[in-house]
Amino acid sequence: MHPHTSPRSGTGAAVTLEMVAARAGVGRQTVSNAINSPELLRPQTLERVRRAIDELGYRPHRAAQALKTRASRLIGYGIRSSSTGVPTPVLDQFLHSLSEAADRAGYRVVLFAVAPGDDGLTSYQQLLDEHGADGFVLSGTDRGDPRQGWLHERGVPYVAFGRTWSGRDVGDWVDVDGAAGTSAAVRHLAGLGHRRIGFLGWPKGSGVGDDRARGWQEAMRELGLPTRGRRVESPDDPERATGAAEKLLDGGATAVVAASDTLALGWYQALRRAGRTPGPEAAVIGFDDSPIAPLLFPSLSSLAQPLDAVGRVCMQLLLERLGDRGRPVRHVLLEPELVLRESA
Amino acid sequence: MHPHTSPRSGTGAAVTLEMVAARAGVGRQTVSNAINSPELLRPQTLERVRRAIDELGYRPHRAAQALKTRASRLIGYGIRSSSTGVPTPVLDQFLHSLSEAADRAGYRVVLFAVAPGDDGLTSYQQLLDEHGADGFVLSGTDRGDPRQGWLHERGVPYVAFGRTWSGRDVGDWVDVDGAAGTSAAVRHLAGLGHRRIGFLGWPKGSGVGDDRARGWQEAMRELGLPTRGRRVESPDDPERATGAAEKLLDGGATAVVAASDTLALGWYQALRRAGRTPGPEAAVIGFDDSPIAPLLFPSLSSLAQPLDAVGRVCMQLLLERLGDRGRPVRHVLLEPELVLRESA
DNA sequence: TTCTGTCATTGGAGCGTTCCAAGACATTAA
DNA sequence: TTAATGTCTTGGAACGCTCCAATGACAGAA
Repeated sequence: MHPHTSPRSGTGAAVTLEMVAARAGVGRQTVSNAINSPELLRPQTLERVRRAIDELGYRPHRAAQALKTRASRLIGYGIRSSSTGVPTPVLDQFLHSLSEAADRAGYRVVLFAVAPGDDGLTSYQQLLDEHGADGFVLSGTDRGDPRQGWLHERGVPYVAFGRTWSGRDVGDWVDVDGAAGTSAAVRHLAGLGHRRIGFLGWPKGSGVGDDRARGWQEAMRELGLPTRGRRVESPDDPERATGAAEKLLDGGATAVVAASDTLALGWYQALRRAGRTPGPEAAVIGFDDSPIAPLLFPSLSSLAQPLDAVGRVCMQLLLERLGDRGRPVRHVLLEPELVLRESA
Repeated sequence: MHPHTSPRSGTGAAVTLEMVAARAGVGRQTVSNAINSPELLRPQTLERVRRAIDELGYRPHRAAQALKTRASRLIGYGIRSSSTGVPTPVLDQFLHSLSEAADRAGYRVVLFAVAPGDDGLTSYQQLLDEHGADGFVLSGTDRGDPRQGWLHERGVPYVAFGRTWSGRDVGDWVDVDGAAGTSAAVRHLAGLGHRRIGFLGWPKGSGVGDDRARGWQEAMRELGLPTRGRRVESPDDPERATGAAEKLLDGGATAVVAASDTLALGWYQALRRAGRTPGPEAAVIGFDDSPIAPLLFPSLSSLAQPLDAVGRVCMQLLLERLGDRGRPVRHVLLEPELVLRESA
């Protein structure tokens, strides 16, 4: 920007508003305005102040801003204790786009460990009391998750990645349209000529799983294909999924849509035991496009969650809510993308 | 704690030191001391103040503390832009234990997006200028990574997950002892009776890869086993790894240690083409214990990085350094754990 | 020339905390 | 009784910022 001058040449010497003001020959407040309300300054003054800011490499002290404005410009994201269950493998990319979107708006994501006790609400309480976050992003929301209700009652801005499957639907959320994904998978398989398309799903009762099953069901119905006996269930474990997949195979299914890549592996194994291999004659489409999908032989077609977009939209909704707490609740459903590989 | 009284009964009414002081009938500073230097108070006063704190549910305002003490109690963790390569799949668990350890010490992890340009150093500069972090945790440090040197020059506390493979070794780091892992794998395979144990590695030149190769080499030598012609290379891609694995197979190898689970997949596929399957006659041990390992048929034995411990130790070293910037540099090597499954 | 209104700029005050130097009080020595 | 000593407690000041009300400059109208 200023090739002739090196901003922040010194070590970590703290530059303050006052120093910039002195350099530019203006008052303290004028510098503040140059940053926050530039339209208040005369163009000539603005230019002078901006140059001083650049030359000194000034950046507002976040704690001072936070203290005065009563806003930390920090977004809390609680990660559950590792002891309780497996960590979500998707977290990674989601966190990434989340914090990228936050950065663009001058916010940042702050992580905090959620204590297992008390449903972890005390961790949220604590961050709130400390004024350590202006809002929250939730993920992994289950049925009966108390967090939404709790935050809503207190008027705390938040956005959830994942629908509120249980009763009251308060608050903003962003989710992936699982039904749309499995529908698209069915249509793709039907387009390849398949008619006996099975569904390999999780046991009924989970919001996400039932949603994915519904998409298969609806698409089958629309295409006039029978669904009876074509839907089997298994926990998310390749061994047990193999048994379920064998039932589909015995029933004559030539293609399968699975609720997860792990379940899709059951189809792989069931075929292998029968001396066959996934492909045009025995297609399968998984869900989540996990890292294993491209590594399998043959590689697995799968429905990829648009995690980049989810993170971006989550942050967008949250920032909107921070700007206007009274605005109506918004829900956003994003479509997963069918990533085609050898298995279908 | 206080079953008879409900802390924070009200909504988000901000409780300050002054309010606690009034309630306890003491001066403002006394409450501050009760929290930061309890030994200064008379036990009786301390008790009274503590009760008031509990009753009001008081927590210090972090921004105010930060402003006064010139310490944000925030640890920066930069995530690289997604555009550059795949996100590291291990990040997840690492971040988890990192922020858990931070929480225990009253710190928190703040994420920031690292802009691709300028090697991302401007992102670190910015956070520093804003006083938005007291120190940093780095990961994914490559050869020639400028961050360590840059932070060191400025006297900024940091800890790297990953050795500084290149020249000057300034600053603390924690790493996983890849050589120890592959050595253990070799010894395990030798214990099973294998003599012709190959190594399926990455092309030479990467610090991590060469380290893992070295462990194999050394263990083979110690056991008096020949290594000539038993080491092949491939990029981290299952297709190409298959070709490399076939060379090992042609050379008569009965077991393989792979530098990654992805490479181990090459062995799976090479065997499959030969009508065989991994197991006692054709063992393989991967590295990283990625999510695919337990899902494969047969399941893959692998060396698991102790990411929980890595995160914990990283934070510990960083906190020590924050407490005493002059203390000598520390390096910690943690051993990976051999997770045995069907493939070995 | 004086007045009025508009616009650009300014210093005081305060956000909630901790540092510091000093105050209150009790205890013991002179 | 007074002074000296020590322990415990306290209010003023400051961290760096933004809000607010007020100031000064300056044009046009009276």
